[in-house]
This record gives sequence, structure tokens and C-alpha cells, in this order.
Amino acid sequence: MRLATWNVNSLKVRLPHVIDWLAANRPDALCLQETKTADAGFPFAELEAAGYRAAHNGQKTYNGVAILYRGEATDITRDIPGFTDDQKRVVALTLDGTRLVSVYVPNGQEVGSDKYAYKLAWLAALDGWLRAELTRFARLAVLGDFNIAPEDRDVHDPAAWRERILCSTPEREALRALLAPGLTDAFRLFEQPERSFSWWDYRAMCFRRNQGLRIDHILLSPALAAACRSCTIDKAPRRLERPSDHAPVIAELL
DNA sequence: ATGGCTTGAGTGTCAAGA
Repeated sequence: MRLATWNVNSLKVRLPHVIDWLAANRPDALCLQETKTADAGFPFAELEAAGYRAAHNGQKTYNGVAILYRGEATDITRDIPGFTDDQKRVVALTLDGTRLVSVYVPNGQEVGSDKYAYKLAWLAALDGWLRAELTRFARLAVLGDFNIAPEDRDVHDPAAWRERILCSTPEREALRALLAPGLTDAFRLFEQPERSFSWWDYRAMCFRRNQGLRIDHILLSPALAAACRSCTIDKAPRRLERPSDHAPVIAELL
């Protein structure tokens, strides 16, 4: 089973890249973040023609998450149950007995801001829900843009980013809390190149200089971690014309 | 140097991203 996640920063703009990437990589499921469209504007027909169904939790202008998948899905869930939130950041479904969750964690803007408080409250709500999902599903994968670089090795310049947004200690502790009940960062199951990142700022030629952060993750339950054979970041789409600022992350499972 | 790009909204230029 091949699972992937990609923050596309507008599905409308990036649809040609997504269609091409699906054809080249043929994942069983691709989780998307920042589709930035209401459900009415979602390109269901174009994706169907590419061989994929879609579950979307859409929102105009901002946010919006989806799961593109092959086969039959059941138990589609939108938003974090019991958490009041007008931002569309979660969609989940069950595919072939595997529970898949696509998440777009709030950015937080600045440490100490209202948006930062929202980010931490949101992560606490996600934590509570994922603990419950782990009791329901042995095979659980949580994929998405977490907007947190877990460790200094996930940051191109740790000194410059120290205690800044995406790298602050409370954010890293919140991510560790998500992992605590039994989720594993699939990327770190394997030897990886140094300076591996999944996002690069559009400005200042950051991609060309590989000045990025690793903030897009695939978290696996114990059964899936045991079945995982590789986890990689595909930088190829970041080199295209008009790219997303994020690259896809892919996990191969038995 | 708190900038630099890119998006959506909407037709000025701002909010938001990370």
C-alpha cells in the first residue's frame, strides 16, 4: 500500500501537478491540504478521470483538506468530533481496513499570538480524538501538514528558528504528545539524507539553497509502522513551474 | 533590514501562509 500527503497550496492552481503526480506514482491514497476551495468547486470529475475518488472537507479561500483514493472507502469523517471549529482542517476515511486521516494543523503565525493558542488547543483536540481512533483501528495512518518541525535536524538553520513558530518547545511537545499513545514518524524509521525538508519558502531562493523545514509528516500506528518499507520526500514537483511550496511525502507499506 | 513570493478575493490592496 502506498500512502502520500501533499500540501498543494490551492488545488485549482496545482491540479495539473496533482494529476501528473498521481499518474507517475499511483498511490492508493493521497492526502491533500490547503485545497482552498468549497466542495462545489472541487475537481471531482478531473480526478475521477485520473482514476481517483475523493473525500473533501472544503472551505473557500483558506484551508480545505481531501483524501484522493482508489477503491471503496467507508466511515468518512469530517472535522474533529466534538471540537467546534469553523476551519476545515480534517477529513478521515477507512480504506481496505486502514484508517486514514488527512490533517492541516494551524500555522500559529507567531509564538504567543491568538493563532498560536488556537494551534495548541487544536492539537490537544486532535490528540484526544486520535487516541480514540487508535483504540478503534489497529491500522491507523495520520498524514498531513503538521506545521511543526519535530527536531533541530528538521530545520535548515536551527539557531535562526529557535523558539520561533513551527519550532517552539510547546509545539514540539504537542507533537510528541500525539505520538505518545503509539504513533511513529514514518520518515525516521529509516536512514535519511541530512537536511531533508518538505517545505521551502517561496522567497529568497530558499528551495535552490535547500533552506527548508520538515513539517509534513506521516504518522503510523504500530501495525503500520511494522509494515512500512520506506518513507521519502519527493522534491521533483517543487522544481516545476508554479510549484506548491510543499513537497509530497510518500510511505510504502506491505 | 520582520523584507523577500504566492494565493484568493476582487479590481485596491490586503490577509494569510510558514
